[in-house]
Amino acid sequence: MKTVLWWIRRDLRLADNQALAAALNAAERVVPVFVLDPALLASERVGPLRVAFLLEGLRRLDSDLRQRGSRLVLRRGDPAAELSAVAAETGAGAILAEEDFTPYARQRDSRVPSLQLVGGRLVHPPGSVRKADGTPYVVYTPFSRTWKGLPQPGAAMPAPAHVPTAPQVASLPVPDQPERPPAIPFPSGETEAQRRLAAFVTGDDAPVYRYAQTRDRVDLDGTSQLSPYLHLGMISSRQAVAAALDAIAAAPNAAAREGAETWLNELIWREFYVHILYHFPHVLEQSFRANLQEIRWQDDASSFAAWRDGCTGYPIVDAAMRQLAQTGWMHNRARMVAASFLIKDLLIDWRWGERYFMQTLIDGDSAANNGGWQWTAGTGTDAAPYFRVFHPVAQGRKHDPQGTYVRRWLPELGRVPERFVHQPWKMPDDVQQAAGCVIGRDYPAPIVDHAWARERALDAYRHARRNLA
DNA sequence: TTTTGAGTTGTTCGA
DNA sequence: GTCGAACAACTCAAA
Repeated sequence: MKTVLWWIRRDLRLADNQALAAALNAAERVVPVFVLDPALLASERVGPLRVAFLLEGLRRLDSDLRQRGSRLVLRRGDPAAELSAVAAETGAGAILAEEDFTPYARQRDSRVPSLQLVGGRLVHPPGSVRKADGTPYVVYTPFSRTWKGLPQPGAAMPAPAHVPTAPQVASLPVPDQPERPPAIPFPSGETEAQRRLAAFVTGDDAPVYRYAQTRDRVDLDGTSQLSPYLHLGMISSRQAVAAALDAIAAAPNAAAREGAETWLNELIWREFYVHILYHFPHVLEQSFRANLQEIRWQDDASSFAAWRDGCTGYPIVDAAMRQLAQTGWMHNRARMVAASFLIKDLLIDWRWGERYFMQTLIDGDSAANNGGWQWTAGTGTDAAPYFRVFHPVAQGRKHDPQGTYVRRWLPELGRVPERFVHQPWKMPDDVQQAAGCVIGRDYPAPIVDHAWARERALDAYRHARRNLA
């Protein structure tokens, strides 16, 4: 074959790209194509920060391709129609793409003729991790045991040195990104992804070796912060997993090994939730567990707005929500605390929160996001028991002991003494004055009493369970 | 088919 | 302050 299209979707990388490698193998010339799909980009599940991260990533990818004698062809419209047009213009005989597993991607891809899907999105794709009877796992731990027992993936591939020049094809310029707040701490692109990975796993004192101890500390940078890059495939799951396995093998001691193993498990969780969404696509609309379909949620728009805007009066929740709004990212522990507060304290339907997170998170991934929300709601696979309700003050003290995190995102708490920083409403009046933080003026009073809200949630969940029986 | 052990991330209470 | 049990049964996975 003379020419094939390499259709880029969620694999914005040149290294370890099996679709690109297959395209280079199959033809003399490869045309890299990305189609801006209005069905995705204009959807209510995508927000401006994630679009900006994508556009910047496309610009970087184009630049990386130009260094290799190629360039990115960018189109906008219905992918099937645009790809047909590019194929006709270039005389391409096939389209190669990395397989994606979301319901939308599968439906979209089914309408593209001459499409050859190639692995690479996951180390072990849906269908390859199954129980003895052939059905999919719905519990993480046995899933992970089987996943780890499968043959190791081959070594990650380097980027090709040269991508044969494509014929001249009409291409849009990559649109100027919408204004991007300077606080966004995620430069886009494959180079940055690799830099972060190296920084996370290199050396005997690499952060990954402290991961088991530090990953829950919201005041520290203990996590890899690779999620936006994994989401768009600027780094492959295989590259990350290989790095985790190498780190385990090279761990200088047992504690370090535990850190690397914990991180590997987080990577496997990502794959687990892709499998779950693949096998159970209804989770996007409904509880995974039928026995919790009937929770009587509070359809309370003003409480939701307070949560969204970081004005609940609980510092750990408000800091988390402001970190999200200002940076497009939130620490994983903070995600659980914020989600638990919306679901259990405000008794608001988890789908409201799931949608807002999808709109705002740079790493917003339908599988991982849905899995996380259903886990917190207790409605999902392998979910938390319903009576497990996070205490926003206890969580703050435990995972932000000095209050550094809440002060960073809530400057109004800057001078609040440490013992009150996670429960500022308990400050006596004179302490409020001295700290320059008067409750109700500088920082809100709690919008709900946690102890009362906890009982309300337990009642609502018990009631839903009883109704089923 | 039946049985058995196990199950990401918490909190509260009482000893 | 620290510790284990209770929370509430249920479903899953595998023998």
